[in-house]
Amino acid sequence: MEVNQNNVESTPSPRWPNEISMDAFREAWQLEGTPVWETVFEMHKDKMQIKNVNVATANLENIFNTTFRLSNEKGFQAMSLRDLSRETGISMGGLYAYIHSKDELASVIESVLRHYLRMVLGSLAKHDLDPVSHLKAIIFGETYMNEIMNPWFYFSYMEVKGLPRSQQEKAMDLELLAQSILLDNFTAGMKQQVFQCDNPDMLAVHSIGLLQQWYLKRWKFKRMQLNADQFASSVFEFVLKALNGHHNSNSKQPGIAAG
Amino acid sequence: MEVNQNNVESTPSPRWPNEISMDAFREAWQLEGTPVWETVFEMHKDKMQIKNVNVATANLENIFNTTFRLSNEKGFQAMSLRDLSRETGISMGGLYAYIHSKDELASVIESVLRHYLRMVLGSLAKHDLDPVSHLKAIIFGETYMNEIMNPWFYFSYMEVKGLPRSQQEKAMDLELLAQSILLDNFTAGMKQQVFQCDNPDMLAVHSIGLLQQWYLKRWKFKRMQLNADQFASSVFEFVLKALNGHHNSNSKQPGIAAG
DNA sequence: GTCTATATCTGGATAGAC
DNA sequence: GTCTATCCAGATATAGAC
Repeated sequence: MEVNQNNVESTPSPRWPNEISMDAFREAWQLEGTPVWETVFEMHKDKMQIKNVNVATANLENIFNTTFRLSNEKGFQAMSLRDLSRETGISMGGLYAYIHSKDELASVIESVLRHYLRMVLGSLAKHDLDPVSHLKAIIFGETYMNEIMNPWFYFSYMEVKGLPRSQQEKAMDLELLAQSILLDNFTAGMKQQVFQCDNPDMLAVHSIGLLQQWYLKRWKFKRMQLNADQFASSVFEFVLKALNGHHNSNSKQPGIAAG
Repeated sequence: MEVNQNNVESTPSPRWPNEISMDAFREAWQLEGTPVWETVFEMHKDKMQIKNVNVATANLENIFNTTFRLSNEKGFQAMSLRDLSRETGISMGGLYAYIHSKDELASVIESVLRHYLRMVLGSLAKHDLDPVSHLKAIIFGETYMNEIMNPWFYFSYMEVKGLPRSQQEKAMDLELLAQSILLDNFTAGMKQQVFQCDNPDMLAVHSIGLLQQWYLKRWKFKRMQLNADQFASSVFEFVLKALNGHHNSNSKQPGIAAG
């Protein structure tokens, strides 16, 4: 078993977002592989019986990835711990050395994803770039993250309603945070007269909806043979058009009270 | 109990889409209330023990609406038939006079929704209107349907992966049908030089993603106090801008192989 | 047509051997 | 740290009274 002793909280490399590419993003954030399982261990070792890092990370990887596979296929509730035991090759008793309960397993997945998402969103919010470049960095960055942590996002989206209300609210808050980062970009661009938009609030809502498609509609994009860069490009184009277009007077837009 | 003896397959009133409004749409399609429960009965009476229409429709309404409430709150798998029995006030034995099994209940919901969706989509595909008006009719029509049958769509979206593969494929086919209706509108408009678009396939994909938001992000739109018309308007504006905008040469769009 | 009572089984969870 | 064996609550589904 190979052991990676990277820091759990790796600091982003300066290569991103100056160079916008999946490889640079991967390297900057380390959102997959050993560092992730070490983070999971760090965040939840107090609730685990296992104390050895190396043993734990290997099994956590197995347990989490199998949970993603089974529950993203047929649903978390429909996945029994006996299924999980069989597919991981870890006995029922063994599983309970890593998780306190089935529900807690879902909770941990959500909270680890939130941890990483806050980290990346916090960075994407910073803007020493012109509005257009910043917008591009946000859209490509979120798409790359959605691609790399695809099973996490899909799981979170589909299973969040099974969690306690407090966690549901945290998930909604994070979506609103992502939305506000886009909104701030739009309004900054409007102030600088780079962007024009009648309803930036609504555009931010739509943009989030579009970005989430990348992990929700895997089957469709696979058929289309569309990769993450192509997807992000088309979202970027789409949103940019909404920000450059002049006011279209032959159809009226009702007033919208944004939150 | 009031009994509505409307035909199960009500023909659309001529008032829509010439007059685009929720009320006209509601009246044209009858996607709620007694006609719907009569349709459910018609479509599945051979699998039910109950033969009396009036008794059946009242209980079906109760069972289905309660199923929506419980499973859209915590998930269909997490909802037990004991929950359903308690909340409907119908005993366990009583429930089984209406459904053959729990899984079948989900199947019926999906198949009834597909029935109505095929019906409405088939009508929206017809176009004796100019491209812009036709686009507006499609976007508003789908939003109205998503609004009226909101619990059905939400259930279908979240629970489809728990169904047999054959039903999953039917759901995907219907999404692709909705997508192709938009694509046909785009290409017709491009032919008539009303629309301009580099990548109409991708725009159709994005448009579907946007429209689905209306039933997926209820919590957000409620906070924003946004109604269906306002939502549809903003989607319409957004898509129109993508169709009118000139080619943006300072950012390149990778080639996309569309299915 | 609806109910109560019950059969049957599966699921989550734990105790204790190794 | 992992496994086997087991407990038991709760799930689907059915039989048969009314």
